[in-house]
Amino acid sequence: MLDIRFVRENIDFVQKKLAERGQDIDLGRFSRLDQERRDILKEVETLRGERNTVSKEVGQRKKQKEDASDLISKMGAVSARIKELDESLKETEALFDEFLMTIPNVPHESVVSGTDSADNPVVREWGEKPVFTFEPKPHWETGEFLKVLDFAEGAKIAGARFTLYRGLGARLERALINFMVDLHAVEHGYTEVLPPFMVNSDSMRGTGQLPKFEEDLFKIEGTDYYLIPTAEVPVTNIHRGEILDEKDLPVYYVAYTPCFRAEAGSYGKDTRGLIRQHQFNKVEMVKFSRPDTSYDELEKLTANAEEVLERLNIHFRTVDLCTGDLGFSAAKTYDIEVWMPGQDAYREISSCSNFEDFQARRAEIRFRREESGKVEFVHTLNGSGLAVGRTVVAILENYQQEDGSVIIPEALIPYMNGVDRITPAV
RNA sequence: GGAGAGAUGGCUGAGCGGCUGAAAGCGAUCGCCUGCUAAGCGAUUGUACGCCCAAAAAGGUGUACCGGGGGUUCGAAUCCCCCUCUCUCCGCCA
Repeated sequence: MLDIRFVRENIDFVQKKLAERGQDIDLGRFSRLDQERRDILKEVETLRGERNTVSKEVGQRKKQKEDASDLISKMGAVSARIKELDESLKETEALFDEFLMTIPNVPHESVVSGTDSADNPVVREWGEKPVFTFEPKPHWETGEFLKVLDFAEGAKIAGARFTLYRGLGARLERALINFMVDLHAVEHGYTEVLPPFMVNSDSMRGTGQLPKFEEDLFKIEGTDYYLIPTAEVPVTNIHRGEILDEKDLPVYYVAYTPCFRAEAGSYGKDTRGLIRQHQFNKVEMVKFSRPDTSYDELEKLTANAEEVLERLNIHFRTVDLCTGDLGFSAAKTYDIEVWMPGQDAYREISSCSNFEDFQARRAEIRFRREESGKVEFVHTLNGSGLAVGRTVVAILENYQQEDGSVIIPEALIPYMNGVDRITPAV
């Protein structure tokens, strides 16, 4: 959610910034509703003030055993009017809030203007594409060949976009989770948390999934519970409604969770393999930062995510999302795209964003300045570190051998109980 | 799932129709005192929004907020209804 006062005072600037995102949002509606709301507020508050004063006098008179019936009947009318105004205020505010909730964040000034992913500048590349003496296969072929991924069974058990991992495939997934969480928790100073995998609608609102993106979520029928689409939701909401101490900032969390996504509107896209699933595992990093350091924190966060691939020795590049490709709540995002030789393409494996105070304002996450005692919104950040299923894909494709076996990256061998290669099951 | 008890400021905890944005204590901050520490003394100590003033900060003023929502009343932290959460006991259960 944007700052109402900021939008009010910089309406042309905001309109222009949103246009760069490719969003055609009528901020005239904002101004009209804002004005209407303030007009009602002014009137109702004046009346309330009057009622408070007179009611006090009623109390005084009663105490003196004097008659107050003239005041009481007068205030009856005032109260009725207040009730009327309250109702229209509620309506206007509901419209206003609903509208505000649909306005995306303003991109940071460093974000380049562009229409889609083709315009994202590459800011870094690491490593090199592996050279194969044979035609590298996509992971759905190596995975099935090695009997570590079973798409048919996944479909039978649940449906399309679900996969059954078997044997060393299941172990590889689990090894990656532990490897990633350990790296961030032990070496990068993040506090490990294991949150609920379902959250209530207040939490979904706090991080911006609701009200706009309900169709992307799985909801538990007959309850207020939603399956989380990312650990960002439960973890960012840890501090919802809180005022943190400045000395505790920045706060770092790392969490492993499964993620559940309805993938509405992506039918026909990435139907093969593990790339786009209804359920996948992810290790997520979340930060709460002071506003003045949040962009440094974003750089560090992105570096922490990149380090996972560096340790696994897999080629990737990092792109800076342009205005047209930026997510709803983000002010700036780096995507890490890993090289997938079997698909001859780079695929997103991590997305690291600074939301500035956009989520903090919705979720009311603030901190108190030590110096002045003033309360301000924190900046929230998060990034995948990494998407686990896609990392399995990257290993299966980058480390495949001509005989169809797959070598386990050095750094993972301890997590695989010493297994250094997946060979075809006999 | 059943029965009961609760939810008040950073924390503990009073209040149970008007004098309560809220006692008291703790904590915190500032000042005094002090060889140092401790103790002591004094002051300050919520958030949001509107309006006034203003370049801004500060300030002034109004309104709202005592788990959430609704109701009764001239007036609600206080009375009534619904919901959520916490605790205790019983049942069930990995």
